[in-house]
Amino acid sequence: MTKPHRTTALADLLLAWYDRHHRDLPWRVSPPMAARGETPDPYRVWLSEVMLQQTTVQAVKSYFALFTSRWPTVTDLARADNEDVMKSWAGLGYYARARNLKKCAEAVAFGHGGVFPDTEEGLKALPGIGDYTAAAIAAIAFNRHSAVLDGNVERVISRLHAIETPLPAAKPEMRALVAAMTPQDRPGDFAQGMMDLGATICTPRRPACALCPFNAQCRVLGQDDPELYPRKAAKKEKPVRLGAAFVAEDETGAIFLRKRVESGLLGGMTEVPGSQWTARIDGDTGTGAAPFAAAWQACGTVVHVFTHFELRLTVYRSKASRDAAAGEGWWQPRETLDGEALPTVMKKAIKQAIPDAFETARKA
DNA sequence: GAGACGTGGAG
DNA sequence: TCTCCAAGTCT
Repeated sequence: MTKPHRTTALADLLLAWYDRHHRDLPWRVSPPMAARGETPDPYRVWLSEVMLQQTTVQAVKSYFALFTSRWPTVTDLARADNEDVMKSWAGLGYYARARNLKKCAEAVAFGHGGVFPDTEEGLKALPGIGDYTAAAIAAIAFNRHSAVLDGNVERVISRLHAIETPLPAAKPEMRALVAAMTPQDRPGDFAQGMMDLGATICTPRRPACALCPFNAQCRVLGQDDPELYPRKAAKKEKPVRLGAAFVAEDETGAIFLRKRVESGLLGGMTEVPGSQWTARIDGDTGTGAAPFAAAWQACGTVVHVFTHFELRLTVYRSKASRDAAAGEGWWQPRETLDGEALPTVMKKAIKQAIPDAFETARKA
């Protein structure tokens, strides 16, 4: 079937724009680099795509540098210690990504001879790789003609075609439109170009329509407020959960830590002992959940907002002797606290109890 | 389809 | 202060 002339023209406009205005990113082979003969490394493409899931470019940069420096190949990552991977991911969020990252590296290294599958279908069979990431790796790393649809592309497409169907119901329709637009030549650059366009021009707020290569074809521009697209269902209110966190310090300044269960919220990460964060507002904020008997002293509240609820932790501190602590857990020396797999909410709790906890760690 | 799953930055 | 949200995936 012959593709309509108009869609081909759109791809040409986009690629011309990308050649001129592409972002230079550490994981990217930009057009000038490709002209010099550089080719994408599937490992780096995959790693960056996973890190970028629901995460800003700015936040990803330092983590990408750390991971590629520490584990230059997928086999290096596959052989790494799980704990080291979790520690290196700490702070980036969505920790299931790190657990799946390791599993995926193992599958590629030990199940595929260290070579990534080069098809969407093969990629999607791997842990942590869904529709978007499979299509993105296939297009960017393997030059496959796949329809890459992420949040940026959804925004561009929804405005370009004035799509009234709200997300996520509109996804199949959008994917079909992207597939029809994607050129046989340079599908990877087309995908990256669409994402760059969404990130820098066709932005959620105050889009720079005057600079957009599609402004002559855009169905929304001039008819309606582009910011109203894509249409989305109204979001729900976040419930509040309450809990307690216990920061115990021994004679040497070491802090008592535990490891969370592998699945669920902050799965596999390190924590200070605490109460259950009940689904209701009346969780245990007292010392009933303290890990051991000590002179627990309330020292304020930490508020942390997760994706689907707000957590208010009453923080307690105590000076305890090592013998007092029983049960699972360990005393982490102050100077190595910063290298632990502590999620941000746990760092906040520790700082609330011991304001200079991490400064002490860095100086030591 | 809907809910779980983090965090920090921008307006 | 507060709302939105950034290259989604899994169940």
